[in-house]
Amino acid sequence: MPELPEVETMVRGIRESVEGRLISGFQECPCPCKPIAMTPGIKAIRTRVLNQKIIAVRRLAKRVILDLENSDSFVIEPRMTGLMLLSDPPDTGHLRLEWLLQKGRSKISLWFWDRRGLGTVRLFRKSELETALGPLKLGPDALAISVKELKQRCSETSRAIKVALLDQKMIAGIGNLYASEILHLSRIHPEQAANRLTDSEVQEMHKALNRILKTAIRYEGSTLGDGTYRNALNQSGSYQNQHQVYGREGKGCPACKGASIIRMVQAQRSTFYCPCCQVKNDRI
DNA sequence: ATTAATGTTCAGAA
DNA sequence: TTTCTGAACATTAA
Repeated sequence: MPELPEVETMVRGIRESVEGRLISGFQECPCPCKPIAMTPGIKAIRTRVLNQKIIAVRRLAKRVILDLENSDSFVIEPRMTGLMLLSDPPDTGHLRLEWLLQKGRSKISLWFWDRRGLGTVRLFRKSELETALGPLKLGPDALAISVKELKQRCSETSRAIKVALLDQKMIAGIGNLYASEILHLSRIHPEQAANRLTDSEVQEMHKALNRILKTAIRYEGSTLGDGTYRNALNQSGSYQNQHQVYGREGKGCPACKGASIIRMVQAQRSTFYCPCCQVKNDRI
């Protein structure tokens, strides 16, 4: 589930506790599920990271990155249901990995918990990071992209703008939930071809994505009905209470009051929008 | 029993 | 070449 705001919340939640600590252990947790994808294997990772200090915890798009003193980096992709936790997992049956972290006599654990198990944990050398996270894999981070760059990238594809926003090579960090919310605030129809957006529409979209992602971070992300998403201390986010369209099919649009929210499918994912607020432009 | 779920990636067709 | 569709990955809950 996690998109940029949820991953940013994870990073902020673990950073203070984790930075500056030595990795004194790294292990798979007993769990009845299939193991999650990990490269290289557990043994190879362990020999490379044991007694290494974590010097930085950061986010790139929807990934959590742990930088180690030896220039290796863990790159954690929570995908649909992965969480980074410092305590109290939602349940013990889906704990996947544990890092034992030490500083002097103080020992803490950091866990990767993942219900569906689609998440991945990889360890890269510095020289491999560019291949894994460089511009061929990821576009500019959604919170760092300029209007100019966004305009340029939109002009290069004829796909529907909702689909383009989900393309991590075009812009990185936006997922299915926030794409719908961003387009609603920008008053742009999700099926509008990206290269047919007017300059002022792209400008609006840029403003909207900054506003929505930053506000969602302030609210510590969205915890939807199934309650899967939790912060590092196993607490719910609260941005779900601010959603205007996502998951609100048939309910009234909070912006125009008149119309009810429509659900449609694009690229096999649900899109929610207001047929009154979000109309395609007349640009030829 | 069926379907959909905050993600990514691949194969194959248009 | 670009775009679209379907399926796969693994698990749960409505």
